[in-house]
Amino acid sequence: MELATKYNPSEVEGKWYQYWLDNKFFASKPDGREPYTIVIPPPNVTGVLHMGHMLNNTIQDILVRKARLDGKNACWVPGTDHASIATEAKVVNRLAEQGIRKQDLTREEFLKHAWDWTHEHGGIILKQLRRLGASCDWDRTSFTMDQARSESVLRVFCDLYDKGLIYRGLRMVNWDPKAQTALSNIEVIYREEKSKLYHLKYYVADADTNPVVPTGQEGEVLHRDEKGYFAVVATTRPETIMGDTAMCINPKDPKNQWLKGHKVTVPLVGRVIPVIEDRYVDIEFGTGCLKVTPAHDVNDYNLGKIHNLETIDIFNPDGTISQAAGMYIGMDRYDVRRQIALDLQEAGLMDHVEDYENKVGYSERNPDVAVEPRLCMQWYLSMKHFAKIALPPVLDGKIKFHPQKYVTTYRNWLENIDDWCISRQLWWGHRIPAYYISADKVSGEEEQFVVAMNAEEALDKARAKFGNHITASDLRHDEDALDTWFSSWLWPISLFDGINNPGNEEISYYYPTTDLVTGPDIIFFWVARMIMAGEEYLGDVPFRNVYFTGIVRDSLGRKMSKQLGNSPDPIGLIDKYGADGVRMGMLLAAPAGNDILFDEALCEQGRNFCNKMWNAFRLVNGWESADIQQSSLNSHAIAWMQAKIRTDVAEINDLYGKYRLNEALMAVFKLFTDEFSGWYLEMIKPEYDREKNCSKPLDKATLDATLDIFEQLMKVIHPFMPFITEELYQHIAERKAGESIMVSTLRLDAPSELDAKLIVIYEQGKQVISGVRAVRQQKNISPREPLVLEAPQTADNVAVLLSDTIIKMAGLSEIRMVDHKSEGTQSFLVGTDEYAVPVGSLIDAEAEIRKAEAEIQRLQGFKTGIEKKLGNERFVQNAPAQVVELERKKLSDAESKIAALQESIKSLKG
RNA sequence: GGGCAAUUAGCGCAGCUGGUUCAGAGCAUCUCCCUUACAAGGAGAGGGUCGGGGGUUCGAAUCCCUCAUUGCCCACCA
Repeated sequence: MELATKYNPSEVEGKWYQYWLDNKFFASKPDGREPYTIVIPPPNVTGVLHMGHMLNNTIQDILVRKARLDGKNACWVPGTDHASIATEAKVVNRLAEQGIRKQDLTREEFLKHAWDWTHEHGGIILKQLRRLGASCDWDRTSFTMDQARSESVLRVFCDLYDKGLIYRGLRMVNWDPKAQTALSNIEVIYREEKSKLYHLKYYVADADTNPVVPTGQEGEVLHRDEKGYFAVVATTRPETIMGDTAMCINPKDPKNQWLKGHKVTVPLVGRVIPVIEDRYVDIEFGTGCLKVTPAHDVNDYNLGKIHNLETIDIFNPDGTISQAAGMYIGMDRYDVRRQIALDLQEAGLMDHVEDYENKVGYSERNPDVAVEPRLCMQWYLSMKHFAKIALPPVLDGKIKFHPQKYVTTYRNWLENIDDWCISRQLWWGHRIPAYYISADKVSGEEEQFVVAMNAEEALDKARAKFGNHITASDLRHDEDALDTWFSSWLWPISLFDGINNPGNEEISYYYPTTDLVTGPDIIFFWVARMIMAGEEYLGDVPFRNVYFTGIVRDSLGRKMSKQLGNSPDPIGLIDKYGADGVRMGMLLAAPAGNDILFDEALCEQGRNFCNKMWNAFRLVNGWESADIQQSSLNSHAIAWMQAKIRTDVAEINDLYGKYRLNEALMAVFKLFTDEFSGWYLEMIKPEYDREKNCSKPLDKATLDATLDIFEQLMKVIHPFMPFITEELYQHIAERKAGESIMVSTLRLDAPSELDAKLIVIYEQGKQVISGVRAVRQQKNISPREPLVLEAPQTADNVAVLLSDTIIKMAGLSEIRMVDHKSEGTQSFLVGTDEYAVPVGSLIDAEAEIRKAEAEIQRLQGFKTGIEKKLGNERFVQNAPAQVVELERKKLSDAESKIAALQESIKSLKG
């Protein structure tokens, strides 16, 4: 069959992917083999593929395919995440476009829209992954909100509540005013921001009953103007003054001693508030006076609790000013900040304003929305217990992090962990299985509730607890949903139904999973919590290894973003370079643990490599075989190539073990391009028959061995580049239906000592060949012009061992063994042997002499260095004998090289 | 403010517990070649006093200290 001169991925990829699907090669069922399991970090259900996914999933696919070739039962479970905040926001936006407001819908109506959206966009990303070649077991595709996963979440909630690990509490939470929900601490991202520090005047309010008396302490600072004495308070948030219920000074602050015991007036607001004292206040900051707004700042809240202050909540949930503020009601918090600054200025209550840089918290999912601290009732998961069980497996190395540096990060976080706020004021998600009982049916101040899997069970529990007078209509299901991560943390368990159906065959077989591939940005959100859940529910780790990928950046190191337009479309790249090319491009730029600087040129390199394989196959495929004697050149070349493969594959396997996949790929690439294509194929390549205008036939043994080697190489490359390797695998030999490289096996012996020797010999031979080629280059001699090579008369000379190979590869007419090289030669060294190529009149004696002299000079310097070393008694005494011996050899080698060079100079001078 | 990591060729990196894999490959650059698998190719070449400064050692890219720069993570200073 005639093959095109260029590899065309688009003709190949879809065909083989379908073939793999049709033959169920991705499917896994528990059996007697060793399992190899990966669960996908579930992408957002309505997301689209970006470069981060490409990298992440390429790596997973490489690992899975490698495991399959190693004969393991490989199972890669795909799925998607409901991503409550992000998805709900998208649905709300879409409804807004249609003029529908969320608050006008019932929960059921809204959820219907959300499901519609999910069905419409859901799974696009999984389809895209198929283009990449991802060998997931698609029959297992799951969704964090499907039946089994949802049930798992509720079960776990109930269980943890029963264990006393889940509680309800009134706390200061991070509030997202746009999504109108609470967030956990780690969902807040702090950004450095240029802002203003407003210095406001708080006049002393009780000067008539309690005169201001300077204490006369050193450093005391009193502010006074025509309206009286005042304190200056620095704040970045003047709009919160309506919530001020105290002013606080440090009792040790000399500047503010005079304020002790006084009351001050909140500017504009007119409320009189006490001056309290607390060591929390930093004397050095601003004027040392702090306004206390217990409802809107965590620290102030704590001060409020200690000093028993009133709490005035001046914000509505959407970030506008509430009735309680008494002014600016209904305005947005940012508008108020601008307005109140003007109003304060006008009223003469602004001392001054300065530029200031501070950190402002933003919602991770709504990056343009500043988080507002807000006091409200939320559900929490007590984390001390989980930190305790999740720490040991990582510290003891039962779970390995790659790179290891993240162990420290992990430990620091767990050792200082906060309780996890798990409730979200959202509808899209798992509804909290708590049921409140009508206040008129139970006694007591506190709101009473039960936690149960469903309403029916809730009623039973409620009756058992509060009496049979409770009816179904007395129960009110909690309106809130759970944090998305509260389902993700169960993923490695819930995918195998290990929560609902503990000890089932699947969970017993696949758990613990083998590798997790994810970004370090979710080490706390997801990785740590999966370890917690795993330890809690299965008493074992959820995975053995965590491979943290870097962030995909552009070639200039910038993060990829829509604004910069530097984020390539992954599918477009696949169309352009082929999936294999893109996979290689991604991986080449991805050293473990570093960010990857993506450059389209790397995909080009990947595509070029595909083409290389393709054409190498075309070459071999074009050879006719004949029943002729195999030359020793060929049989030796085969032995060498096999030795090389054994050796390199051992190294590649070692790199896999260290998750240094980019280096493994590089080794694979060099093995094929340089060793196989560049050297081996050229060695055995049959001569061209000019008369018949085609290659002369190759002996059958060599052709068979070459095809066999080719097949081995395809298997080595397959995990990285699945499509082209399958295509060529199918070309190499007639395959039975249902046969595939994917499910083949590659078993190689460990490299032997003999292999190592063979490789050394061929390395020397290559150097001799390169030496001759360099002479041609320098002298501008055509590769077709036959040359003579003079080799030194030494016993184990490589020119003897590999004479026919060298003659062929270097285009020689003969190799002459000589005692002394003849005149008019250009020479080069391989090791300590000097080879010479007679170039007749082309020799430039002067240039040769200059070159030789320069080399002698270099060697002299090298020699002196070694002599000095060997002359140093302490070196000879302390250094290991081996090292000393080596230095001696280096010295003698240098000496003989110098001697050889001097001789050539002599002969050149004639 | 605390912690972690990095700094080696133009670029992105490798160099494991100090001594022949010690200064390395890849890409890029330069020169020559459309040779009969592949110009998406081949052959050859140039390029780094291993961030600065100290120290330990017979010997340091490698170990220690220090400074500098960069990146990341954590932290309630208005």
